[in-house]
Amino acid sequence: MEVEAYIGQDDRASHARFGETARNRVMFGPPGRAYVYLVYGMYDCLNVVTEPEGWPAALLIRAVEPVEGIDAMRLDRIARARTRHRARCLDRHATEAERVRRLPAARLASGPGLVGAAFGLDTRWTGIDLCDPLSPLRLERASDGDAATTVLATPRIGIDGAGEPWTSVPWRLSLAGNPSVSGPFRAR
DNA sequence: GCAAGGATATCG
DNA sequence: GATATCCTTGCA
Repeated sequence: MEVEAYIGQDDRASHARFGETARNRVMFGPPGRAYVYLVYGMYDCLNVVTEPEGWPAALLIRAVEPVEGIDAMRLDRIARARTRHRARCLDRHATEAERVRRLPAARLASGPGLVGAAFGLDTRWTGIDLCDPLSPLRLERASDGDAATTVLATPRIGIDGAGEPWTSVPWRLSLAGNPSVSGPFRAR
């Protein structure tokens, strides 16, 4: 598990830094809702709105460790790769499919773009209530010992334009030694 | 190191 | 309306 916090309009790394817009509107609403946005034209990233209404904040889910639906995640990744490569190179898809088949389960959602892909999300999921037990996408209380794991706090990723102190505040939280964490501090 | 890819915020 | 940028990924 790996998350990053984006808190308030002052946070120069947050989508809320320009104030309320059509895209980030849900960040200004009540907490517990999903904010899904598209980055780099191809990756849908999942955020959880966190602070009370009027205070724009969200937690970017950068990585999760799949425990269910692993085969479905693989098949979906392969299917997506097929549509992506169809117009280009045909045997490109064969190598991509093989790579996904060999990928360890822990690496199927080890990055913000991969989390969105693993859950099959797109921007239309924005606004869904993640605290509703009946919601198809929801937060649930952990039943295992995750709470006892060491949590690492490090600077956030991919926000080099934000300036200080935003580029160095340790608002990226990850579980120490967890194989699904992206980038540095991944288990070896 | 860099290309892929599309929405978005900002500027003319 | 054009364009630089973007909370990324996987391969050269």
